[in-house]
Parts: sequence; C-alpha cells; structure tokens
Amino acid sequence: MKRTTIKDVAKKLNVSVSTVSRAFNNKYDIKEETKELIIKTAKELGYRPNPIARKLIQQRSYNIGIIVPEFVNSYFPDVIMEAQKVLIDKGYQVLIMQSNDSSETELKNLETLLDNMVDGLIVSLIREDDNIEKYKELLDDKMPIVFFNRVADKLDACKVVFDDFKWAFFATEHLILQGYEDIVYLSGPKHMRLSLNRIMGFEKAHRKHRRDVGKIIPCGFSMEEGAKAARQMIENNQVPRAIFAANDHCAIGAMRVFKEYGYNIPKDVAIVGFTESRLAEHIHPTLTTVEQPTKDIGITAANLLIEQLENKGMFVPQTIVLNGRLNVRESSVTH
Amino acid sequence: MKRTTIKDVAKKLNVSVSTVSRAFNNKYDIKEETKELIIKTAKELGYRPNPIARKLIQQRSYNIGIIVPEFVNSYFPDVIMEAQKVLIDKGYQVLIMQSNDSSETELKNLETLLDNMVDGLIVSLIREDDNIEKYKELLDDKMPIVFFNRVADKLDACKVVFDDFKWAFFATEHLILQGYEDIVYLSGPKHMRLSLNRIMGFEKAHRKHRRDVGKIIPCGFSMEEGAKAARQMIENNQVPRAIFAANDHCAIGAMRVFKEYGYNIPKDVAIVGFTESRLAEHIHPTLTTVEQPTKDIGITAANLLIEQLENKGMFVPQTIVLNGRLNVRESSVTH
DNA sequence: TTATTTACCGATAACGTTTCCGAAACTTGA
DNA sequence: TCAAGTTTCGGAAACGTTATCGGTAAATAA
Repeated sequence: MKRTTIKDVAKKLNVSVSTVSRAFNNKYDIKEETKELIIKTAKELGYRPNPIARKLIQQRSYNIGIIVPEFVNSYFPDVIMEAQKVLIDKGYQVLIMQSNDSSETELKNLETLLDNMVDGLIVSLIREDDNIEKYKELLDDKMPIVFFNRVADKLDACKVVFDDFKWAFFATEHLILQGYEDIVYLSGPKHMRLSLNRIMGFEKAHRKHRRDVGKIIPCGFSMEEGAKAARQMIENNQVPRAIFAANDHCAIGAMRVFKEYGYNIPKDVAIVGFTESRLAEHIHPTLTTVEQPTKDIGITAANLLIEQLENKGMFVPQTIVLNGRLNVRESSVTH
Repeated sequence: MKRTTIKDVAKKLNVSVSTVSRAFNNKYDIKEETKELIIKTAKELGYRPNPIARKLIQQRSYNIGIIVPEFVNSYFPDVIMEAQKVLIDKGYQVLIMQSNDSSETELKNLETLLDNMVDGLIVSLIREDDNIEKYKELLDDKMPIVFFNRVADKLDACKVVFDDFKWAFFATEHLILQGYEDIVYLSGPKHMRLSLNRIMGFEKAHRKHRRDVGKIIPCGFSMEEGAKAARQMIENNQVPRAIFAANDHCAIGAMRVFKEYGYNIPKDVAIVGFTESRLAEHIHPTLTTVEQPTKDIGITAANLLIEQLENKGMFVPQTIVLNGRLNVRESSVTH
C-alpha cells in the first residue's frame, strides 16, 4: 500500500507534476478547467500532498512549539487547546511540552523543539531569568516567539498577559468593601512578574481605602503550600479576617485546613482565589475568584504568532493585556 | 543565518557527505577516528541533521498522534505526558489532539493526524462504535495503533486497559464490608465497555456477599451530572446509604449537593469515587477512591506502540491489563 | 610474491514536493 | 497578417538527507 504521489496524478492525466502542484496551491497560472479536473482525479486516487516533501522544499517545518510550566491546573491545558485550534486551522502542527516546573527541563524542551525545527514558539516561563540568554539568542535570530502568563521584562518580544495588577486590586477591594480588616495575601513566588504585579494591586487597594497594607506571605500555587500557610497562621495564632490567595488551588488548600480547625468560612475567615479553576464552583463554600480569559489568551497568542510568521522581519513586538472577571461567591460574602 | 547542512561539514573536512552521514548514524563502515573528528567539527559548526530531510528519504514521519476525549480530568494529561516522554526519547514527535467528547471531532482529529503522516497512534475512543470502520481500515493497512482506557471490543488491536471489573468489585466490597446496605452505583455511559465492566464488578461484589444488587443509575463523568443525580435522589426521597460513583468529579458533584441539603458524609451517605483525581485528598470529607496507574498506562501504551513500529508486520496485538489501588479515606468510613 | 578478503570511503540516485525559466498556444491590436 | 502580449503548461533544478554500489588501499591468507 504505497501512498499515491503527485507523479501518479500527473501520469494519470498526462500532465506535468508542476501543473498538479499548481492545482493544489491555487496558483494563478493554471486554467480553471484543468485545475478542477486535477483536484477531482486526485481525490479519486486518494492523493494527499506529502507535507514532509513540502516542508523540505519550502524550508519551513510548519511546526509550532508550545512550552508550559505544568499541566496540574486547568489553566494551561485550556489556553493550549485554544491556541492549537487556531494554529491547526492555519496548517501548523503543534508540539506541546511541559517543563515540570523545572528550568532545566524547560531548556531541554526548548532544545528538542529546535531539533524539530519549529517555525515559532509559544512560551510560558518557569523563571524570568533562568534561560533568558537562550531566548535572547533566538529572538536575535528572528525566531518568532510569543510569551504568555509568565513573561520576562528583559525580553523584547510579543507578550500576552493578564492584567494581574488590576484584578488583584479589584479582588482586594472587594474584600475591603465587604468590611474585612486585616487581609493577608498569600503571594506566588516573588521571582515572577505576575506575583509582583498582584502585590502592587493588593497594596494599591489598601492605599485607596486608607488602610494599612496587609501582610504578604510568600506561598506557592499548590494546595499543599496553601494548606501549609494556613497551618502556620493557626499555630502562630495569627489568623486574619480575610485571605487573598495566589490561585485557587492555594486558596482551597488553605480553606481545607481552616475548616478542619473549626473555622467558619467566610464568617471567621473570608477567602478569595485567583485564576478560576473548575473547582471554585464545586467546593463548599463556593470560592470567590478572579477568572482569567483562558480562551482569549490562547487565541491571541496564536494569532500574534501567525502574524509574526507571516510578516517575518518587519514586525514590532507588542504586548497585549487581557481582561478578566471577578466571580463573587460564598467564600467572601457575609451578609 | 542559514542552517548549516551536512554539505558544510563535509566541505570543511574534505570528506564526502556520505561519510558525514555515516558518522551520525553509527554505521559500521567508518573509522572510529574520522567519526569522532566529524562529530567534533560538526558540533563546532553547530550542525544538526535536518529531521525533515531524513523523514523524506526514510519514508517515515517519526510522528505519533495521540487522541483523547478530553482534558478536563487530570487523567488524560497525566498519561499523555508519560507517553510523550517515552516517545520523545526514542526520537518521535508527539501530536496531541482532544476530541472534546465528540465523535465527529475525533474523526477530524484522525484526519489531520493522517495528513501529517503519523507513523502510529495512541487513542482513547469517544464511543466504541462511532468511528470503528475508519479504525478498521487503518488497522488493515498495518497502521500501528494502541488503544487505552476507552477501547472497542470489536477492534483487534493493542490495548492498555485498567481492570475496571476488579476494582469496581473491590470498591463495592469495601462499602459492603463497612456495613452499608442499599448501595447505588452512579454509572458512566452505557456505551462504554469500562462502564459495563464496572457494573459487573459492582454486581459481583453483591452476589459474593449475598445481597440484592443495588440500583444502577446512568450518569456522566462531570460534576454537574453527579450533582443532578444527587438532587434527583433527594427529590424522590430515595437517598441510599452509600454511593459508588463513575469517577471523582461525579462523586464530588453529588457530595456537594448532599452536603447542601444537610446530609452528613459518610454518616448519612457514604461515597466512593473512581480514578483518583487531585481533589480527592483536598475536599471535605476526603474522598475514598480507586487510583489508576496513569503513569504506567502512558508508559505501557508508548512502549507497545514502539514495539509495533519496530517489528512492523509480524506483531500480534495484545491487551495489557493494569492494576490499581483503593485509597480509603473519610468519605466511606464511619467508625 | 600473489590472490583474496576486509576496512573505509566517494559518487550518485533517490524521496516528493515547489519554484524558476522558458516555450508553446492563444489572444489582441493595428 | 504580423508583432506583441497573455495565458497555460512542461522541464529541470533544488531542498538535505540516506542508501546503494563500486572502488581503492590496507590487511590477511596462500
């Protein structure tokens, strides 16, 4: 069962391979009639252009690499799948890699993607600084790259980011307006730009309402770390009236511990999460959280990359900031 | 910035391209000395063999396609990532597609993967029957395929499955041994083999302990469906003493509703889930559930595929059944 | 010494496309 | 009717590898 090639189609119709090629590439210099005939008999013969041969001659792989830190939260799968849809529609092939929260694996992933000759990359970084030299090299070589979510200030490239500042501000303000004093922020790792942005939003909300800025405790994005932070607060007898957490998993981990220790949520401790997860609606009490536009992020990143691929050379890097939504639920409201 | 090719390396050393190729392919008829020299200067020149050219001449894409129903549960991402690791190590490129729980998208995904000339496939089906003819064709054409999780009886192919019967049996027996009479099974869709297997396990456990088999209610895999089922039981005043659910999401959805209506878990209603999710340990009460060996499933599927690819032609399809574990937690134990 | 094997290497043809160049065939304008 | 332009097509080169075949030099056997 050999695959039928362009030659088979050409021979069958007594035309040259060039003509068949033209028929399949919508070139102008071909008669409409012959084109249709070729397409028709090609279909009969079950001919499909060999993408590998095309890639070789066109000197493009039509491969796009996507690198993300993890697959634990639904956030990354969600944006990836949207981006993939857009890219596949444009004839690209998508290679997905996860870095397992390790900068070294990130670098290894990058290498394998380059071995596979990707035409472009969509990346969410593990740490801002770790592989920055490598990315700089690539950018200097005009490799199209779009960063999203976790980006690096020092890189002059396309970025799709969430307005972390603004939504941390709104989330904090929401807690303040509910009347809570003494709000603690369980922040993400400080080496991330988005953590800093959220901290700034947190602070701004306090300043606006003339409050002392609440305590900021470095935490992580996992349930375990959220739980650990909560346990520590309880042990130190420093349980605040409200908590704003780095993400939903972290919030849920903390929530669990508080409940175990008999705290009522939100009466004793109010909680707000970040980056709407599928759990927010399904735990008890339901979790107030900031929803990120995962679909838009994926689509925008993909489109930015395509633009770059098509206008290679003359393309100015741009940063697109997307908006979100605060989903207010039970965990933060006492009426 | 042109990519350096095999010719550049050959010219630099005044050898033929054949020799350079031999150096990179560990062929026997080359002097160890020259081989090392070639590898060394190739590295200096930054030469990497062009995978596309290699694919073209070898008539293999080194592409493997993976098709899964969804990315909502962590189950599929988990097995995919393990499989990918194995495959990448062997020099394969992995294309991941999700069917969004629609058989039509599954078919479309299949087509795009074939367009990309995949050498093999790893598939978890949406429905047993829907695209069966297409898969049959492929198998007849000697396309290496490994099915996992949701497989079709009618297809004579490699399969990696979980022993759903056995572990549904154990889960049910666990509930029986805890002393619960009147156990309801919220089953997955009936068109899936795994649902039927689990039902059989559920029944067997009842027979073994000489009980009447509990009610079986068709349900789905989502939290919404679990919640809906619970609400219906409450409305109909038919809340059982224990529930065995199709998966964790379903279990959690039901649990939430019961808690809302004031039922205590496990005192009023005990619950057991299936396919350990990341939530099981983090909800209240913690959820008893059957853990599937996601990593093993991914690794085994990948290895089976590689075996098939390497011994193409003479290869007998085999089914590998993997084992699991029952994680007993609070939701099912009253002491 | 000569014949025969062995080790190593080069030239060349493929793989299936696209692209460039040129040449028919046809059309247009005077 | 003829020159010039247009449309449509064919031939051949190219993309970067690997595979096949053959040849030379060295090593071994007779």
